[in-house]
This record gives sequence, structure tokens and C-alpha cells, in this order.
Amino acid sequence: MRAQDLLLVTLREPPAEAEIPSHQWLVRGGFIRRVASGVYAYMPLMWRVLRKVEAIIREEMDATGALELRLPTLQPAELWRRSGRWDTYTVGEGIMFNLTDRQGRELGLGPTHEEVITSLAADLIRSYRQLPVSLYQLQTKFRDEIRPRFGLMRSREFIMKDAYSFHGHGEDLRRYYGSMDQAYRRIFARCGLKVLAVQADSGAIGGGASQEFMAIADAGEDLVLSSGDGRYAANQERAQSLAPPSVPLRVAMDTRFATPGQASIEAVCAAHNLDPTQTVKVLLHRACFAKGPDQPVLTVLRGDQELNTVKLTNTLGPLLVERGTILALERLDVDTLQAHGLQLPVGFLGPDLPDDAIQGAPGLVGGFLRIMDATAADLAGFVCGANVPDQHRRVPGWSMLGLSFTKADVRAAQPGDRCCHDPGTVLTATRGIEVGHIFQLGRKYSSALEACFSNESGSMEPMWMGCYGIGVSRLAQAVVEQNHDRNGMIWPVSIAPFELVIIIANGEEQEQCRLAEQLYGELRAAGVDVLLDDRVERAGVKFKDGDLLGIPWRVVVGRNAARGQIELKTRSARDVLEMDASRLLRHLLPRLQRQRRGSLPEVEV
RNA sequence: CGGGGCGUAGCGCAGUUUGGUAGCGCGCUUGCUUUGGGAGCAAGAUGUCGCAGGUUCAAAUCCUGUCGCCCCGACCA
Repeated sequence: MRAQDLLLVTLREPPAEAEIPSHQWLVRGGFIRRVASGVYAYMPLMWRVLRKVEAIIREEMDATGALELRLPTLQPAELWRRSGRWDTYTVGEGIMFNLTDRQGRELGLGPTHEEVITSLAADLIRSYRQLPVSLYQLQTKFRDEIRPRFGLMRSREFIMKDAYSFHGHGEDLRRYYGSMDQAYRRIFARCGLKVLAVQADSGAIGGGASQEFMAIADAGEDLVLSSGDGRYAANQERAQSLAPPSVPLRVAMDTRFATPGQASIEAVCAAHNLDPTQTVKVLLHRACFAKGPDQPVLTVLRGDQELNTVKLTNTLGPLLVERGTILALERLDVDTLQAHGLQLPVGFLGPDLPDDAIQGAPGLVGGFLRIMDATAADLAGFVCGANVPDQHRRVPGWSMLGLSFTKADVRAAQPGDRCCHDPGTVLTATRGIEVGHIFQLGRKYSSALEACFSNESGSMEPMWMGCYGIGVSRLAQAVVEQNHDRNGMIWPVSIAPFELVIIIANGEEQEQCRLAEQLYGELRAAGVDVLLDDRVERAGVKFKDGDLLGIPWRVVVGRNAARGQIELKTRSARDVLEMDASRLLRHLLPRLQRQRRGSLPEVEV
């Protein structure tokens, strides 16, 4: 490709819309252009990168025995109602773009494809003899993100690889899940991405075991907690740890004491010489369900602990199965309570807050569902609010309150906490970008959509399913986030838009042009993905653009062209190798061959 | 959805407080010079000041409404 023909438009200044380096560089380099909030055009350079990423994914997916296909983006609501996700995805999370056609039929733009693939599998798969089957596609997905951010990192239209596998028994699902785990590690390594595999929450997809692949980056939106020994890593949404021990508090008898204006744990502790671990905190939420009334929830944690709302949500679902999926969990703080016309002594609430405290609030029916975290349950004596303004209470033990709680792990693990598998090690925090997620779905969707097969003994049973996603466009940007310097991007050879750029230092020098054209032809003939910068620009501009675009190899044909001398340089290193042009291919090709495989360990033949 | 901010040339921005001929830098066009790290000089082109109403002799500027975008929070595969 010649730079003249590339419609290369680079920007000297970062656009105002871009916050993080990868977003700035991609826009400055002319790789992407914003069309609407969270909607981007992939320009020719970006498209070359994406196609290389896709090629790597195809190779590795095919190697697991998966079959590529293409499913529709436009999907009928009826299918989503059968799995019970239409409401979750449209009304609840509101993440699915949906529309009504001219005949009044409701449709959604696919944010994911479990429903479609499962109904197809139900049609096509009849017998255990046809299993296992794994299907995948590379396709545009649509999600109406509340707040699109960071270019391709969180966009409303993006490219995703999604795969779905069907199995005759759980053991085969786990086997294939393991091989997808390995395939994913190979894909990311080949793309030059440093990832951390972590235990994850399954979220709205649901199901059993799941693992996320996090590209390590400060700009990442997820917090990963991992142990120094490499044996444990989890998304904070899901992470478990040992809370610090509490400071014992001996309470002889149930007493109230005045805490004027001390509406926070810190204030109470400071004024009465208490440790936060000697207190309990009470949080109120409203849980909204697909069916039935909203549920008031009262959660009790030890005073020094924070609530993990994902864990709380996951706890509530099974407790109230009859109300269907949880659509929202809303914190009832001072402002919200006032908006509902409730006057509660916020800051002075106790675990025994009576049910009638919230009577009269619109939409809320019945008493509290009371959830208690183990950190609170383990306390013998503790201090809590007395449900009266400016008063707290010393309680000798939980039996005093005569209440029944559902016990659950709802605390947020924190960096510095001791690990469950080895209290001698502690968790450290890393930020990550979720580039892949694999799930063992089990039979959730196959049961809902009646995707059954006849097993060896002739009886019908739902198939076991797994699903496996990679954010393709996000991955490409994550590579830039991990690989850039102050001059621009630094692409790994395996997914670079071009492997090598030839810069003609002075386009008016006949010798330079002639030698550059000759090398361009030779490199192309040798199968090298080469860009010839033949633009009528000064050398400085071409050098700057070459750095900005991050093309991994650079050949400069300049003042020594008449003597047949060129310069060879890599984007990442400073040193320049001056050599005779005739030696270029012999020097370059073996190195390129190695780099095209990405950072995979060498395989001996 | 709550809070904050911004919409002026392709990009980055000033001008708005205090109403009075539409500006700057980069980019673009032409010419000459220059030619190894985003060149110099000269001449030029480019705007429905987001949109719609209103106030006024006069609106980028004041008022009302509306649309879009960004940031923080909430939320989030």
C-alpha cells in the first residue's frame, strides 16, 4: 500500500473527546472516527488491525473444533421473553436497543446471542450422537450503554466474537471450557496483550462458573484483586477474602447512649473511643423485580466493611425466585427516603429497625428482607444505631434482638485483605480491561428454551451449554493502551496495520525513490505487509507519522541511497541499523516470521 | 437518572461578563525558497457562532425552549 492512496489523516493535537491514551492515539492516527456517542467508524488502518485480530481468533477457534457461522442482529422479542430476559434487558438494565416494526412486532438489536443460538440448537440437535457442538461468530453487537466511554472501550456498537457450545453432560462442558480457556490465552498472547485470568461474576448472563480475561491497564474500568502467589485472582465484584479481625467489645447489658449529631461510624467511634470493627452498619435498599412488588431490603455489615452490591443482588434472586429476575437495586439513602415521604433516623439505624418504619412508601410492600454479612454475625457485643435520632446502643449479642436474618457474604473484598486460601498472603489491586469472558452456562437457557436431546438411554434432557466472548474492537484498543509511548502507538507485528513502513526521506531525489520502489516490490513479493510512504512531505512529517501509526519496522531510504545503503529501525527501540539494501530481506524475514506468531512460546517441531 | 461543563472554520481554542463589521494557532489552496524529526516567506479560501423562538435599531453575546456532546456520580457485558 502506498501512503498516497491511504486517505491518511493524522491530527497534531489530541481531540477534546478523548481521555485515555489509546483513544487519543487511535483518533490522532486516523484509525477511528466518532459518528455518534459510543458509535465509531473503523477507518482503513483500524480495519486492517481488526481483520488481523479476527484472523487470529478464527485460527484458534477453528483449532478447538468450533464452527463459524453468522447469526442475525435483529431478533424477535418473543425469543427473549421465552428466556425471561426481554424485561431484564429492555426495562431493567435497558441495555438492549429495541423497536417495533410496521406490523407492530417487537424486535431487539442483539446485545448477545444465547437465545437465537439455543433455539437453533433445539431445532437441529436431536441426539447425543450430534454432541458436542461449538458454534461461533464475529459480529457487531449493540448495547445501549448508559455512558459510553473511552472510544472503543465502552461503545454502543462494537465487534464481538461470541461462541456457544452444547454438550451431553456437564463433564464434557467443563472439558471444553478448559480448552476454550487455553485458546483464549493463546489468542491474547498472539495479539501481544498482557492479560490476567480472574474469577468473575456471571451478571445478567447467569449460569455457573465464569472467568474473565483482564488486560492490565490503569485506564481499566474493573478492579481486580489478586494474591501475590498467583493462586487467586478475582474481579472485585466477586472476590472473597478474610476480613480483618474485629477488636472484641465486651457489653454487659443492652444500653442506649447519646450520640448527638454523630451520624457516621467515624463520628461515633471518635467520640466514644470505639473501633469501627466494634460497630455494625445498616443499609436499606429497594429491590425491583420483573414480577410482583418491590422488596425492601435491610442489610447489616460490620462497621468497617463496605457492601458489594453485586453480591447482594445475587443473594436476593434465589430468595425471591417467584418474582422473577431482579431489575434494579436502589439504595435508599437520605434523599431517596425523603422523596418517598419517609422520615427515618438515617445514621442512627439499627438492625432491628421495625418493618412499619417503611410502611406507606409507594411501591414497597411487606416487611424487610433482612440480610446479614458474616462479619456482623460473628460479633459478640457491638454498637449499633438505636433507631432514634442522636442515640446509639450497646448490644451484648444478636440473640438480644430476637430477629432472624438471612446470612450471606455481601461484603466487598478490599486490597490488603488476607486471602482465603492462605491467610499469610494479602490481596493487591490491579485495574483491568475486560477483553474476554467465558461461562459455563449449564442448562439455564436450554431449559427455558426447551433445547433438549435424547441421551444414550433414550430419554430427553436439556443440553449443557457454555458461552465464550471476546470484545474484538475493545481488544484492539487495549493493545494500544498497553503499547504506546509519547510519540504514538507501538503495534505488535501480529496485528499491526502494516508490518513495515518505507520512508523516502526526500521524494525529489531520484535515487531514493528508485531504491524505495525496488525494496517495496521485493518486500511485497516476500509477503511482507509493507507501507510505502511516498507522500510529498518533508522527512520530519513522515517520521512523526510513522511513529504515530506505530508500524513496528521502519526502513529509511535517505541520503545514502546512492550507495545502496538504507537504515532499518524498530518502532520500539532507539538504535538504528545501517545496512546495504541487498541485505534487508535476509535480515528482516526471520525476525518477522517469529514476531508474526505473537508472544507465544516457541513450539519445537 | 442526579451534579458539573461545553457546542464559534476540518482540528484545538479565544471572543459571551459589559449587545455594535467573525477572530487566533494548526490544517487546506497557490507561488517561491527549503529538504533527515510535524519548515520559512507571501498571497488566498473556508462559518446558518448546534437548532427554534423571543427581547432589541442591532444578538455568537441577553431571555425561553430544544437538540447534541463531554466529565463526575449512580449503573454497567
